[in-house]
Amino acid sequence: MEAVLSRKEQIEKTATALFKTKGFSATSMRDLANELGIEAASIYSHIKSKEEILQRVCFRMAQEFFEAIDAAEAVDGSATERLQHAIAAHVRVLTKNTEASAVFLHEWRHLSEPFHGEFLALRDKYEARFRRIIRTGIDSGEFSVPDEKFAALTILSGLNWIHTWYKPEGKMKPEEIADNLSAMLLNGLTTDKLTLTESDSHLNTP
Amino acid sequence: MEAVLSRKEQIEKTATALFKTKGFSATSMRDLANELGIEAASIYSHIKSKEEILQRVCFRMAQEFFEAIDAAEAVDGSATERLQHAIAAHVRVLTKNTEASAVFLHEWRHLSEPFHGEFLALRDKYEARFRRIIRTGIDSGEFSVPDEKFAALTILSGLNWIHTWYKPEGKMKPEEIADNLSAMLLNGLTTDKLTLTESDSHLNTP
DNA sequence: TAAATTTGCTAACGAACGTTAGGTTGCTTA
DNA sequence: TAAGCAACCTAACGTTCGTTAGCAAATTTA
Repeated sequence: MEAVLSRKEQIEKTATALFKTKGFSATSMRDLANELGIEAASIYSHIKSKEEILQRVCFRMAQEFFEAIDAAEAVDGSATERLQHAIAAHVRVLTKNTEASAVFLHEWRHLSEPFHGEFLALRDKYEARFRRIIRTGIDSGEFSVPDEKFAALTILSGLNWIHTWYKPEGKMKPEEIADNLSAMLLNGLTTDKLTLTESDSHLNTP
Repeated sequence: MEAVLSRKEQIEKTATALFKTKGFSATSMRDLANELGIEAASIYSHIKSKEEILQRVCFRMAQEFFEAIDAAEAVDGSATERLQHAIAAHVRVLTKNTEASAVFLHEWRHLSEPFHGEFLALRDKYEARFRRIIRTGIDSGEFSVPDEKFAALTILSGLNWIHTWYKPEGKMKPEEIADNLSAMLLNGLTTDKLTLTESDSHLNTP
């Protein structure tokens, strides 16, 4: 666990921050160099091209999201529980890498082929993983929803907005955000309502 | 209702499509000219600058969203009903202008001052309108939600993802999308659950 | 028919772009 | 101590960028 970043990692980190705020195309190598306190040409001692930075960020984040959902799906339990785990895992990755997440979510279209295509394929696979959990929940009667793809996209969109307002120093911690999101989203899905008041809850057992 | 677009409107429409797919910065005036079948310099007979196009799109869409929520809020009824109207109105604007909406949602950061600041102020105002409806619902006991700002942002994020997958020729019509979204989102908000099965529903009356 | 407006052209501007070539410095390893 | 490497420099490359100037043709308006 080296807290010391290599120069290449520093470049990647600084570039990620710039890509988030200005966008990939609007960020010049001279902007990046200026932020690092060196000349633009010097950056090429460490990287092959501007796009390489974007590629590394996009595919590293993709990997992180996949590892997170792998762990969530490994849990056995109801579809509800697995979805809660998937949501929590997704939120954890997002909040731990706010800037890289923003780049991952918005700047991938500046990837050239074949990276652009590969990225989209990964994205589809990830969405399918969420959709499958929802499908399971529909089949088991846990969820009642008109369209599973629609549900998956709405859930993911709710999650993917977090990076625009989340601040590590803010009052809401990642786990809290995940719980609140799960509550908001799942109670819109579950047939068996979890938010009944205590005076009503006994009515739910039979 | 002139179906014939002025040259300026044609330019704006073509530019909007390009801004959506390639992004504002990655779209050159020569790209735009090429799409229109003219020379880049010729565009300047109709517009003052590249950014002017972005400004017009962003602020026109802002106006459309405000007019939509004005109408939704004018309806008297429960907070639930007003929120449903607001959602439906938002979806209607989004689906009627998919490309302009995408630009509105993602490219505004390329506005220069003072437009950038003005735009953000409008955006905050719009969010506050949603938040106020939710606040009313919390006060009336219709909604039960941990944080009203959090709820508003999650709802809006669910709505604002539509432009990425909505196709006018697709099977889901705008009103249907709005209904599904309302169902998904509101059932996560309402204390009084609407999706109880018929065999259970009588249990809820006392 | 004359004037005004719309629409487009060619040529070119200075600035900014991503990137390469070639060289220097200083630290680390054999 | 010599070799190797990491890090950065200056200078410059060819290209693309948004935009302006000045002019010409066509269409619309008076």
